[in-house]
Amino acid sequence: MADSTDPRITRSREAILSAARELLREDGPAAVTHQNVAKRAGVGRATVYRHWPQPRMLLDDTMAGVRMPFFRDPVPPVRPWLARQMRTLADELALPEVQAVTAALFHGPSDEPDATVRREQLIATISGQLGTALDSATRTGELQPSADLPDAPAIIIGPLVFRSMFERRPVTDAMIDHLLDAIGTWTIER
Amino acid sequence: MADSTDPRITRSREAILSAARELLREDGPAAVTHQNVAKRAGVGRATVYRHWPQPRMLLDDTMAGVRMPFFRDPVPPVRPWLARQMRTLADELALPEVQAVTAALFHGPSDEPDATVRREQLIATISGQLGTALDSATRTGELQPSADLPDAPAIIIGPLVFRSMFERRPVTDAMIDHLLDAIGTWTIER
DNA sequence: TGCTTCTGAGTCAAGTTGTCTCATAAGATG
DNA sequence: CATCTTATGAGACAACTTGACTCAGAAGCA
Repeated sequence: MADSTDPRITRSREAILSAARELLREDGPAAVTHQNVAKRAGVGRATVYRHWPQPRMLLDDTMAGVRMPFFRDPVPPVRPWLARQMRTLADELALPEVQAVTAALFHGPSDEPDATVRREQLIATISGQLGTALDSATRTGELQPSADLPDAPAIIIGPLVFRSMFERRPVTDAMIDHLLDAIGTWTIER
Repeated sequence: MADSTDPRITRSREAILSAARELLREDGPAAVTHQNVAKRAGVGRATVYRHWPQPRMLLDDTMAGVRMPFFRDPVPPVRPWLARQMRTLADELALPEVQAVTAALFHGPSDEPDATVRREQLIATISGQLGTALDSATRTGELQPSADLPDAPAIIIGPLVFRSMFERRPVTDAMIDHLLDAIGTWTIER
């Protein structure tokens, strides 16, 4: 954790995390064990234990290494920005890695508090950014909301998740446009 | 499997399945092992093996025991029927048991073909029923769709799943109404 | 009552998990 | 280039899990 510059450490950590990510993607969170990871990474089992004494930490760092899509840096005009974010989100949700982490995130209620915290943080981030953007769009008159704004994340993101994770089909641009219209009326940008 | 009337068999099977369901709900699919289930059911470990030689079968029968919400028996007028179905779905998605099965369903890509098949069947059932209902509503003029009908399941169900599984907040009736309006214009029923 | 069959307890080999030790080699330091 | 430091891989180890088996006894059936 403390920034060691020893290249041996870096090398091991990277090999291990990369192997763990492969396992997570291919066989789910349960497959991310010290033994599996060590074998796949071509590394001694003890080395994995040295860096991550608890299996949970290993899984956490593995998931943290997968970049989850947020809605970043809202920029007016809001509608095109939001459409871009939704396209990005949809594209990333198609990646097996992101799907694996998403599935792991809302695993179970008592599946360790860590996962719960991580899920809540991700949701809070997404909802926060989205809320800020939609509020600002409403204030500037760009959007006349027809739905409760707190419902907007579910209305906009829910279908993308459903399409990617359940139906396993691609999200079309037309669907994104349609979802945007579902939260209210947008005034044309000059 | 063959209908044995021996009450000992029935008693064991029920105790085992009930314990397995508890474990699935509390600690996820990985916790449904012969050992855990036997201990929780107050049953010999060998007995669990006798009835379910493979752990996978045990998990499958456990998940099959949890009634998953479908959209059953479309009845005109479609809109109120659909609203009722969505309310039921939302309520059931709030149950930890249903959440556990839902999460287990779309676990990983190569997490055994069984889970994939089960997920695809559930989706096919839901989409099929929904599609039939919306088609009929369109034909009778009750609905003028504004979205691609194949997108309707995602638009309608996605937000309910997102709200329940990610945000872990209740689905309001207002949100259901709003989602119904998102797929098109409904003519007023006499 | 006697016969059948399911059950729980127990044993066993094989594999996994977490911990520890130690010779070695890779990297840092002079 | 020589020497010290430290991460590594291999292996040993006890504790535990998994799946398969045996067997006396209890529960159900006739």
